[in-house]
Amino acid sequence: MQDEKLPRREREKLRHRRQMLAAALELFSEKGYHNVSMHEIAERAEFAIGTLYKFFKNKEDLYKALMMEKSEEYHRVLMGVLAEEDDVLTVLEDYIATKARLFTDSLASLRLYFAETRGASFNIKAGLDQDIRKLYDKFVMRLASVLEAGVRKKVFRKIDPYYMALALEGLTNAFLFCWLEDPEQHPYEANVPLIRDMFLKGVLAE
Amino acid sequence: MQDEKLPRREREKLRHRRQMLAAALELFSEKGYHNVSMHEIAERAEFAIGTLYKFFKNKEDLYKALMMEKSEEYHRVLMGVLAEEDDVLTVLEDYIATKARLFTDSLASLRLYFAETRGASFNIKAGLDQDIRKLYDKFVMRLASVLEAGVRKKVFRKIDPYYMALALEGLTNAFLFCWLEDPEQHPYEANVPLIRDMFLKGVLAE
Amino acid sequence: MQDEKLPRREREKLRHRRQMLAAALELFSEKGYHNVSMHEIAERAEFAIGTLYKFFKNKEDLYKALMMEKSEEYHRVLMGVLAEEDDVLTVLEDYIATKARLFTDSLASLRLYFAETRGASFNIKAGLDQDIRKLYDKFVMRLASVLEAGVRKKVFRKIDPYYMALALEGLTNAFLFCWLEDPEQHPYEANVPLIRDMFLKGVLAE
Amino acid sequence: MQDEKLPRREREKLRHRRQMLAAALELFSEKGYHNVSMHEIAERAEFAIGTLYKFFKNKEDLYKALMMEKSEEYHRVLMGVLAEEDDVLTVLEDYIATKARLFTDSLASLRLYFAETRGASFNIKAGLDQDIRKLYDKFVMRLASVLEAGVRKKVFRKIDPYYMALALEGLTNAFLFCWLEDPEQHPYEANVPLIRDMFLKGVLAE
DNA sequence: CATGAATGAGGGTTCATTCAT
DNA sequence: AATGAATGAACCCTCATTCAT
Repeated sequence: MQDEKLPRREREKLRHRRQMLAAALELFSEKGYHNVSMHEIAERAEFAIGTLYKFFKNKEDLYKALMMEKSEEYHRVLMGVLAEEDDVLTVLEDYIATKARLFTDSLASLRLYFAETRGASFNIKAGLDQDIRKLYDKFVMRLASVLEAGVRKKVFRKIDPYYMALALEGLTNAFLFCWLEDPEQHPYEANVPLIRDMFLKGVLAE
Repeated sequence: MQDEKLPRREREKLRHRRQMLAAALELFSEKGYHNVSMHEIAERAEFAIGTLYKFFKNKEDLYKALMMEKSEEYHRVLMGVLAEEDDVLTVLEDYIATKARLFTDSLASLRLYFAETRGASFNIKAGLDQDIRKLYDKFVMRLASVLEAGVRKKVFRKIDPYYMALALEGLTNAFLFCWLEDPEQHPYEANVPLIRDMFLKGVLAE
Repeated sequence: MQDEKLPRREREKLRHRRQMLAAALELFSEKGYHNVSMHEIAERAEFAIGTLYKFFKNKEDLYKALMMEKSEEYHRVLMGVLAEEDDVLTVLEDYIATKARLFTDSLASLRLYFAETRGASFNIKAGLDQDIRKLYDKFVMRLASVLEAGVRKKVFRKIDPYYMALALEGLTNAFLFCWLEDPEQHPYEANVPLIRDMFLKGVLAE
Repeated sequence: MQDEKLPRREREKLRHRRQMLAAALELFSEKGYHNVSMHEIAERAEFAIGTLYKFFKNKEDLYKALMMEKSEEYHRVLMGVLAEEDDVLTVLEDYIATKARLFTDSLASLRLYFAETRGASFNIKAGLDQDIRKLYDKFVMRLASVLEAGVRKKVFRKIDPYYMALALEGLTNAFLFCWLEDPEQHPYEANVPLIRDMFLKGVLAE
């Protein structure tokens, strides 16, 4: 991620790579993986088609690189939030809010990810789905362990922490998708307290 | 839906249509819309390619027909559950359980739907997304009105019923997806009480 | 051509055949041979596709039947004009005028004929071109023999009558096509005397 | 038209384009637009099908390019003849003879043009017919103005020059088509004086 | 290294024709 | 005799990928 201290050539290469990935993300998220051609990507990135193939060995490879990059960032940020030393409830509130920011920032890649992997549109032949899943699972486990701490401290009832994490994910995602579809009518931020309450009353120890 | 009493010719036509849709669903959900060719569908359905085109004017039309058919059924069944005259809590429990059955039955089409519309892989030009969304919105509104009744009867706390419905959807979907990925380790049915409790404790009046 | 005295069944068949040919002519001349499907013809003629194939063994056969029918009529009428016993100049004038009427009546088939045989759009595999050509050659020979009589009577200069006929054909056709393209601005009938004069006296000043 | 001094790459491109157009002309004029596939053209031109599509965006586009190229040449040559400063009669004789040479050279494209536009076989959707017609009309007007000069100089009788041009076109075309069909028996060149005389003096005995 | 012309497999779609009813 | 559902060869075109310059 850091490219300081690299020889100029290497730095340039990295910049070109990023330009290509950016062009690809734009186009993929506008029109979907299958409706974007490598030529289009090359053109948008202002490189020749051959150059694109110097950086990514084929279209799928380019797609995977794109997704991995975004996933890793997503993962890094949320893991950071969960790593904080505050008390559980604060961490949770932080998490719910941070997720909103990430959603906004990476709307394009999220849509793309859902389109291409959740369903069946493009059976990533190998690797990607696995890799991203692993990252996501790791994250859910982390979330679960945060919640488990809450259980141990009797802040929460004795519920399987994994399912608590699952519930929290489901709850926030539902509100986020709703918000995406009509940001005016269903603001996310205004609903953060509601989300938190619904979740907490559900899992909180009496 | 019943085709009793139709002339034999018409009945045959309907049967053929269903065979084609079934073949298409199988293939689409296995490999994704863009990775299935009309020839493949025709072959799997054991018809000539031309026959396929007699029934559906093009590939997108076939896809839309498929999604509409499934959506309508999904909608019909869940609306039926919500229409029952039992008390709110019973209805909700029924709903959570019925959704599991529907998920199992129409796993393929669900994956397909998520793949092709939730994301950007295939910008359904018009109509389908709208039509299916409308159906879904109708359903969520119905669910909300059931919950609203609960609020009026003071069974639930005073929360916007639409957001309660949203929460319930998010909660159940999260568990369902989890179950889909590993049915052994994360059985859905065994968790129905947990789901219900998490939801209820979250929204129940004290 | 006459179908009087035929059993009713036969008469009906002929009528059906004519309906099909009429539908075909309409469509062919509107859109061209290759842009009309057998289904379209069947539909316009209000018969099932299978019935069409009972009457014409394939698309080309239908086309040939159509062209032969029209050619024969064209031939019969013009031969009739040339057979009259009037003096040469009267016959010629009659011929020039009759051609105009025929053009109007059978505009559709003429366009079609020109489209499909004069050029290369559709190499009639065998037969048609030959048959129609023979008919046309016969007609030109007849025209030539009428003109030859004029030469013998010293009405015309001693020019090869075949080339005179050719010249007359070229002259009239040029005016007819011009008229077809813009009937208002280039009326044919008003120009008949001019055509006759140009043919007879050329354009040179004395 | 000259491609001297272009970078080598550009020159190659032009050569390839010409090879494709040549292959297309050969095939179209042999078998007609609708009976030639893009694959066939590519094969005859010894390029891959994809390359063909790099040069012409679709089959119709290829056809139009072909026709425009030929029309423009035809137009340029004949306009050149009419631009000469000789006296009218010399120009006319030159014109009649030049037309023969052009006919021979571009027999294939002429047949094709007649096949596809004069008739109805292929309704060029827009543009081509217009463009070529305009070129041809321009040419007839030029011919008419040459003839008009003859009228003013009292070389010709007072006849509408446009109709004189039309007559000349009709006359020469008739002899050219006749010649095309049987070059041995109906040589064109040997008949040039006859054509000129018929045009000039008509057929009437004095 | 960058380029972009060339490749050709493969996809969506049409339509002449057949044949069981 | 009439029907029209079914067939499948063949068409136009796209696009991921290669490679000579």
